[in-house]
Amino acid sequence: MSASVPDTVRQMKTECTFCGRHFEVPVEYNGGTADCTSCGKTFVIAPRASHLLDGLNPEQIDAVTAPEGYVRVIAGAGTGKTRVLTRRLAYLIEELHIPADEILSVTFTNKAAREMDYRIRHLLGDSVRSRVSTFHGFCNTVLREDIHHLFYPNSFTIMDEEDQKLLLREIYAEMGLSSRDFSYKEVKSAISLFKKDTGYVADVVSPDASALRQGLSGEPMPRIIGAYLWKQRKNYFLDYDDLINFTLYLFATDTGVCGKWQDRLRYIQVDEFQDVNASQYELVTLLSGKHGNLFVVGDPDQTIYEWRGASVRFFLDFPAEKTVLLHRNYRSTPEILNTSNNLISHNKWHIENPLDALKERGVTPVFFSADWEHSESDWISRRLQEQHAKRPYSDCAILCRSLFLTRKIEEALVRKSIPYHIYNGTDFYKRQEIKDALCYLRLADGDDDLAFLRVVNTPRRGMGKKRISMLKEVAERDGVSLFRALSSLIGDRMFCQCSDFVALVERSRQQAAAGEAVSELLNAMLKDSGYEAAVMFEGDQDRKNNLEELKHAVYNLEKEAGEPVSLHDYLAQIALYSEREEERGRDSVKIMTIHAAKGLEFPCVFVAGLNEGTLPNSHAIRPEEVEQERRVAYVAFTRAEEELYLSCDNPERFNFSGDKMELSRFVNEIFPTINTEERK
DNA sequence: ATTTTCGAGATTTTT
DNA sequence: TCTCGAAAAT
Repeated sequence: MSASVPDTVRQMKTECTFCGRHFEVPVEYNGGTADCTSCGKTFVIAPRASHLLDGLNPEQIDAVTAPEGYVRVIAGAGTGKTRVLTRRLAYLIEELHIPADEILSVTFTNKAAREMDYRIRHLLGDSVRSRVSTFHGFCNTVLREDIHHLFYPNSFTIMDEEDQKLLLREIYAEMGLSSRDFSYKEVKSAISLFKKDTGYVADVVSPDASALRQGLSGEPMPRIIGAYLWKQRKNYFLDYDDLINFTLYLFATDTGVCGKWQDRLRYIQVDEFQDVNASQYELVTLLSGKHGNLFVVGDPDQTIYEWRGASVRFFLDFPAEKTVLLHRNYRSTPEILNTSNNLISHNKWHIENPLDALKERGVTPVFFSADWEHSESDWISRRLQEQHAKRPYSDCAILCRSLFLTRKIEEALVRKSIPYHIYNGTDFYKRQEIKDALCYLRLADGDDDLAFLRVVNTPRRGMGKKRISMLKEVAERDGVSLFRALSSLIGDRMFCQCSDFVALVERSRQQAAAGEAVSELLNAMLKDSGYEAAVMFEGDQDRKNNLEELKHAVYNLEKEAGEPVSLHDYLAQIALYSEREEERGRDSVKIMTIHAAKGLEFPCVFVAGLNEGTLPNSHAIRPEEVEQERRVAYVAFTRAEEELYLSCDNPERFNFSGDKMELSRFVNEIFPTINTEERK
């Protein structure tokens, strides 16, 4: 492909060393000389921003300084991908003088976004405000500003999975169905499929939304979907799929809004591009449609999210004007890389990009197979104790294909009293008590039926199924929210237990409107509702701590912001913001799934459960699925810096579905490159 | 209205 | 084997 890249002359700032006058000169002059137009003397252009390219290898520099346009960086594991992204961002800001807020960096996780933000501040100083965001976070920003163009309020509510379930449960009740007829999982995937294939957004945002009710009738499943959409629409709920779909629809139908964002974001860079799905791809191409600056980084061999709609083809078919290959691996020893390269080369579908090891020789990966007498988890814990002699436990990680596999390992570690921490993804804002607390706040912010349903009977206020359904009827009849309905019925003896609750919410709403601090509000609501007392009574220390932590988090946020944060803004942010989990467990072994370990690295890595049916997973045995499983294993192996330990459960055993847990084919594929440990 | 019991079903997970 | 959700029992 010979697409000619417009070779814009890039300018950099410099100043005359004699008279101090400021200039812009072409970047190529960096370190050379120039004649001052003011005093006429020849001065040396101080090499600027050389630190931006410090310690980078030629390919990395090539990527960082790549010209504008469509650039693709194929970066193998451990080749400094994140580094390139950060430096590129710094390069754009420092060298090309692009205002930081005209560059959008997209990541997949909040964690990665925070990491990126931290790094760029470290490089350029705290004052730099660059836009680093997840796909969903960015869409949220867009919609909070512009969704009113679709006749939706900017104060829409984001539903998480639990909210979705509540909604479905409600629909089941109305339609007289039970989860036996249709499992939630089934319905959820039907809904997301429906949302993927149709222009449903147009129906949802049309002023009367009548199409929703008429168009979907007859068969139960379409009716469920229709009811779901209708409920969403009625309450202005968006789920995570909607966030991106609405943004796409908005951009497609309103050229003004689309143009505004295109103008605003002159440069876009995307990390982990091998994991984008169709809508995400559409979003970034649309956004970069005007300025045409799209810089994507990824590794086809680390595509492990195909099951949720990702496709590498967007990365492979990327219309790149320039492609840079990174293959110098800084992370792992040659032995570990040898094993990893060996494994991945068994994929038919694979781009030749073997990693070059830069590290010194180390130790050969060790493999252990459990039997009836010697369990896998015992072997791992023995090896861990051995490791502890030379490094802290926190340098070790145990990676599993599935979360439930961690339980057995956990038991063994407890027995040997090895400190550990399981990263199970249930982050702070997903915990029950946190969600309950936030629902109280949501209720103070405005009528929110989901929040209402969640907290109206926690703590118990005698609101069971029957009274709730009565309430729903009244609400439906009068066309008001559940809370309104309840407050109008408060004289009724049946609902008298709730009078305090209603009073509390009313009072809180007034306080919120009067600009009361969120922390005060939260404190008061938790106390007066009796929620805190209920948690205390149940005596679960963890939950108490979590509540305290939430209060602290709110308080800190207010202190940091320096100005009062409105309840509304706070809630709008919170749904997409999940707090750090890192500080936990200082000197403890990290246990996590392979998927969760992506993007991380550890000196010493244990990969457990190398059995057929586990890795590769029994749900993924079609040839192309096995290739993905192989990539999962590849990701696991390449997390290791110095030592890699592989193990499998007793291959003679049978799992719960009656299959023999034979040795994983992946072990056979890498046999020449590993040492097998004898059982003793 | 809440607690107990029984049976089906069973990755990976971000937002 | 374990966990979750809905029917049955209190």
